[in-house]
Amino acid sequence: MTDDRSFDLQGFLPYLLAQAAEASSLKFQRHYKDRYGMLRTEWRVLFHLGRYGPMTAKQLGDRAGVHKTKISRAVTALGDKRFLTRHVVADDRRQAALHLTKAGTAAFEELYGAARAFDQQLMALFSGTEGDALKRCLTQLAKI
Amino acid sequence: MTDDRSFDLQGFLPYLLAQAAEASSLKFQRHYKDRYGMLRTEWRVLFHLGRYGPMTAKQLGDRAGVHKTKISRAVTALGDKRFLTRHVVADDRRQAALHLTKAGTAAFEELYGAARAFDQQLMALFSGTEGDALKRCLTQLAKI
DNA sequence: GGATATTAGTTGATTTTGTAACTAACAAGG
DNA sequence: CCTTGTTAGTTACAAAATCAACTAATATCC
Repeated sequence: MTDDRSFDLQGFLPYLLAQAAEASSLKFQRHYKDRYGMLRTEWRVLFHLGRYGPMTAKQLGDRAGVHKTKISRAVTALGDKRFLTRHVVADDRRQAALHLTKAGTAAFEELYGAARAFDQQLMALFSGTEGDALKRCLTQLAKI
Repeated sequence: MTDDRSFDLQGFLPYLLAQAAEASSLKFQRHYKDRYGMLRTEWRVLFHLGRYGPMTAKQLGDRAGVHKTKISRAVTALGDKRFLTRHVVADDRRQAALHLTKAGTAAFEELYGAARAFDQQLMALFSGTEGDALKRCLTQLAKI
């Protein structure tokens, strides 16, 4: 290993990832936080239910890769906002299927559109091939 | 705007960034957290002081883009670990220059090496041009 | 020089996250 | 059945991040 000091935080991949993630997250927050008072996990839960339909908290957590306590709190918060209802599963009363309400679906529709638009806005910074490569790299890094 | 539902969280850039950032951060934590009991901001402060030499908390915060309360707490923690000392600036007693101690420098040296190695390990996932492009994209996104 | 405004840094209160322990319901083996 | 083990989900407590208010020192303007 060389002894020089040319290596810098600006070149350290985890740092760059954290900076880019924080910047984009802060910017997109305005849609779900300012407008609906949601936290990030709430937005993710809403997204999954809107995009894939009703499912239990367990299925949500598995699919989204989010811990069950976070899911539980997000579900409670979304319930308080009247964005979803719980329907206990008939043959296993531990589980409850989560259904978006009308209001929840409306919020999802708006945020889904905002997300697509924001993604396009970000991707416009890059050429098509560059942007595709970026997403592939990030997907790979997420699995590390 | 089209009405289809093909767009997915896995394709949403802020989500991908968050996942990749969290994964890499969790993996690198082991160096500064498990070994030295440091938090991420402490590691960043240590890095800046080791890499660029003594400076005040204000300069640190400006350079690292970190809020002063986070800097203040990280500096206190690093002081408790005897990794740095404060030297009040003679002609402005509000400010204090932060100097790494011998132990602080040693920790920096080790973590600096670990960071370089970890960066190389991550970058080995990609081709040279791909990795370079990735870092350029991330740098751009950090400024959004 | 003295009132007012700024700046560096700290502290405290509130919110959010992470971790572990817990309850309730079901499953399996005897 | 009935003990033991698992699973879904919640709750309680600790660690950490965020934001506002504060102190002390300096700068500015009249």
